[in-house]
Amino acid sequence: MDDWKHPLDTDGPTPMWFQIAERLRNAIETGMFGPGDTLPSEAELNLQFGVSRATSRSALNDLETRGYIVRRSGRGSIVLRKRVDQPAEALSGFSEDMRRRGLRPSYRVLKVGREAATASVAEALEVRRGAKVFLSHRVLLADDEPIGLALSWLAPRLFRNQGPPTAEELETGSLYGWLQSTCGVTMGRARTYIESAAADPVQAEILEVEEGFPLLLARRNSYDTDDKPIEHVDLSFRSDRYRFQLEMRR
Amino acid sequence: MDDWKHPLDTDGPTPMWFQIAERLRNAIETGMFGPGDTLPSEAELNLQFGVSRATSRSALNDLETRGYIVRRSGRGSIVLRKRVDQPAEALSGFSEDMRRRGLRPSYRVLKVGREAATASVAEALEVRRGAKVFLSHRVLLADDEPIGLALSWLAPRLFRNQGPPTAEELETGSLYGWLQSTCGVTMGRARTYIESAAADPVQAEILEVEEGFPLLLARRNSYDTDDKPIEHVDLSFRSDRYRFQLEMRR
DNA sequence: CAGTGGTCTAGACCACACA
DNA sequence: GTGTGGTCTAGACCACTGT
Repeated sequence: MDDWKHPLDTDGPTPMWFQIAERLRNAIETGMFGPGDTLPSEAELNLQFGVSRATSRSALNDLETRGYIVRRSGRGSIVLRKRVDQPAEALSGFSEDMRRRGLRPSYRVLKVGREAATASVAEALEVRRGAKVFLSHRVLLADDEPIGLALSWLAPRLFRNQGPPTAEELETGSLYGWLQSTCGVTMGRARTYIESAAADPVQAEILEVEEGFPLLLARRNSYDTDDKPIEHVDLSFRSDRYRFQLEMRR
Repeated sequence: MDDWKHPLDTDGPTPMWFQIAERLRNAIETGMFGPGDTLPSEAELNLQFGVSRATSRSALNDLETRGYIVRRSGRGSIVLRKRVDQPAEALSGFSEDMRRRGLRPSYRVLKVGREAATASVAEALEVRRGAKVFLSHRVLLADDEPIGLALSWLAPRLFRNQGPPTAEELETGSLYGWLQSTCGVTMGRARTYIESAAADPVQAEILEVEEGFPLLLARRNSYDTDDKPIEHVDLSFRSDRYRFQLEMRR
């Protein structure tokens, strides 16, 4: 139960403040500290790990910005109730999302290839109108039942050093995972518009609902850590099978 | 144009790092630094304001967590493109939201008073089932046109020291503003579920749409900075007049 | 190479919460 | 009162970026 107290790795590249934060986060998630409990104070951490106050402060501040604790002068660092979603996961894709909900995600690829950018896609991806962009059109399935549609356009700059993802890669894995591992691109931020609309005949057939059935729409532009466009995607979900969950802070 | 360089107030209660951050944020928002520009380095800020490095770091780190800049070792603090919504504003209520969109918000109160908590409301507000909670049922208007419905339940603990808001107060101002100024309660976090559904006859009449018209629904639980429940609210919006915009980071 | 931010130390004074 | 986190100083060494 005092696992988190063992000495830090002072040789490796991992900052000490991050190691301390991870130890404490782990202790929270395994229930060693419950909601309302106070974490060890800065002074205690200094003694425990033999670090200076700035280092333990960095660790605790990190946990605060990540939403695990609140810090109150005179009281301490108080553990918050467990959240279903961490904000970091807000950017995760469909497959991560489904797995978190205990469902098995899969994809059916309807169309994949290069296409000329329309005006709105060109604006979103910051390319000239008509430039060839990578398009994929997929059905999103949870436990083999259709739950949504994804129309996704990817910036051509991502494929400088390697080809675009194949249909197999799109069917098996997460697109964001593929971009990370193959292109070295990390998601930095995204802007999403969420709307509601009635299903048109095409959507209705693919999603196996009546025409006019309410759908939940999300249009998202995502950018890498240098704020350059990665993807523009249009998602349509069956309203009886899917809802968005948001966590907001401050 | 060098307004932001004048000396800091070292006597007042405002931390120096915050003053520096506000100066820089202001300089960004007035266009003195555009997207892609680099802000003054930590060393430059040290000289400019006569502070230590930890202080200028705090200022720049604050701007990074607030989403104004990215910091890159070896390169500097780079200004990001302007965002329509700051994450801090994600928690703002309907009136702030509408004003940001250039519309004039107003409310029509349908019902207001105390009511016994249903099971789901009791769970959200962490009171016993049947406890008297404060309910308000309002139509949300933008430029005098109905845009949504709000059914809101407030925790009774908020009204220990003063009565609940009157119908006048609800019609004129923001509920969150009233809670802040009258009860001293500040919003800390909120969890929102966003769904889509077809309008039922009652909703259709109030919102002036056909029955079956797609609506955008939001169910939100909000908590104060000590993570105690404040409000549970059910919002229904006309899908042709309203959409949600989200900013996600990291 | 010089400049940048990332990390870390070892001190200091303060306001705040609680017993 | 004691202990908490909030702020601040004045140093230090490092890895990374651009020239």
